[in-house]
Amino acid sequence: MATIPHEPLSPDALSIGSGWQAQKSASTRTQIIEAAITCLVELGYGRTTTTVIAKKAGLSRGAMLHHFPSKMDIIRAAVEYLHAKRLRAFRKAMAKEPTDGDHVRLGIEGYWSHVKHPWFVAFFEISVAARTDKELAAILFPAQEAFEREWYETSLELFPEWKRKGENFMLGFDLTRYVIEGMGISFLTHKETERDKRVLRYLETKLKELADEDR
Amino acid sequence: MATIPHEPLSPDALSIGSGWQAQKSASTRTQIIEAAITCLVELGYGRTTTTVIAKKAGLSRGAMLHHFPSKMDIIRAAVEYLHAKRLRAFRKAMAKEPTDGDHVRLGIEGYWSHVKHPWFVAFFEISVAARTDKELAAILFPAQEAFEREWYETSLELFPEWKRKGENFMLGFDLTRYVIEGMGISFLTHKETERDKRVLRYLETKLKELADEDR
DNA sequence: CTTGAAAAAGTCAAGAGTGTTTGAAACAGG
DNA sequence: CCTGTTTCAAACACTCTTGACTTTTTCAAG
Repeated sequence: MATIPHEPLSPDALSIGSGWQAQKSASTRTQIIEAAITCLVELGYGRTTTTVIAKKAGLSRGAMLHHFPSKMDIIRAAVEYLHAKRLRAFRKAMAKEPTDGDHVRLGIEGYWSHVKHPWFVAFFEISVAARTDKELAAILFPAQEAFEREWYETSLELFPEWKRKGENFMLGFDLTRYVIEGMGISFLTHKETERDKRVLRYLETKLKELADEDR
Repeated sequence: MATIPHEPLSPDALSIGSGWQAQKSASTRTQIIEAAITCLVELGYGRTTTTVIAKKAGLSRGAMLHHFPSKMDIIRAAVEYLHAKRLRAFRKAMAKEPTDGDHVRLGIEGYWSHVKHPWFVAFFEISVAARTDKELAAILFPAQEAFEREWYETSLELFPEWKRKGENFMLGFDLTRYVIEGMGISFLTHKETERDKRVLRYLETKLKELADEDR
């Protein structure tokens, strides 16, 4: 009678399935989510339809809509999934001590790799769509904000010596963000060139200058 | 019998109408194109449908499809229109002698204004859609490339003293492009902050340093 | 005034996409 | 073995979009 399940599919997460008949359900859910992300990357937001997602996930559309009643539910789950994945990957990349002790270079290379990753592309597609879709924006914004905050915190940990004077740190942070994201957008349609590498190297020296000024 | 018009609507342009019964036709065409651009800005590429464009242009859909047989024809015309408009506006902005003789600042402010303009937003929407749409890409790429080349040439004219050694000039060019476009993308969903202005001021000083090094 | 072509408007069918509903198969617990 | 729940599948109804087709209006030329 009651349509509310007793335990599974409860609030949100993908993996709270505490050993029931199915954590297969969770498996299917991630399968769907990853198919959706693949579609975002390969087809863009506009052409990402429930039909295509289901086909790519190897499920019938009906089966898929059992797990996610509406398309927006899939997107919502994908945003959460992407947010978690991106954050984990970024932290992991930043956590390891650079072999040459060069934290600045590590930070730049790390974010540049991050921006070239399909996950960023998927996130980007959703971001662009969200500009003209209030419902999407409501879903995306919290995750986007959380990511930026987390990234900022992580960077602060990476450069503890910058913690005193935030002025230059913020400037370096913003500069890096804009340069690399600008390059990332360009990278969506063009190849990475020698000129791009030169920009990154230049950025690196400038960040180090900013750090020294602050010392 | 023959469906080929005698003179009007010939190849492409919008204004070759040499005083016939209608250069009203041309007027209507630009009306449609501008409506399409407005839709791109307000609704995004995905929701820009022929129905909405016609409504925004104040025409019946049938009338519109008389001027542009298919939707892609409208987009194609919009790309050409945007390309021409952006180029003209950019050149005009760069052409005027800065009151304080500060060409670098003029260039930065000029491109930053350019990126904040709706025309850039429309172009951007098409660009993103073109990533996963070969047909669109075929339309967009030539215009995009031409614009970048033109912009580069214009910049060279603006800084003739940099013409000798292209190394630093290119670096400054790329850096500026990436920073400002990165900021522009961010600006699509966020407001311009004091931090952004600081980045622009920093960029300005760095460009001048690059120029001095090259002297 | 007549005429014919272009502009504008309206109608139509086909297709795609979404979400709901209905039905079957798998499976745990009594 | 039976029952109720969960997963999966299929069919349906509805809307939206597109492009083709048909009709009306405008207007310059003869």
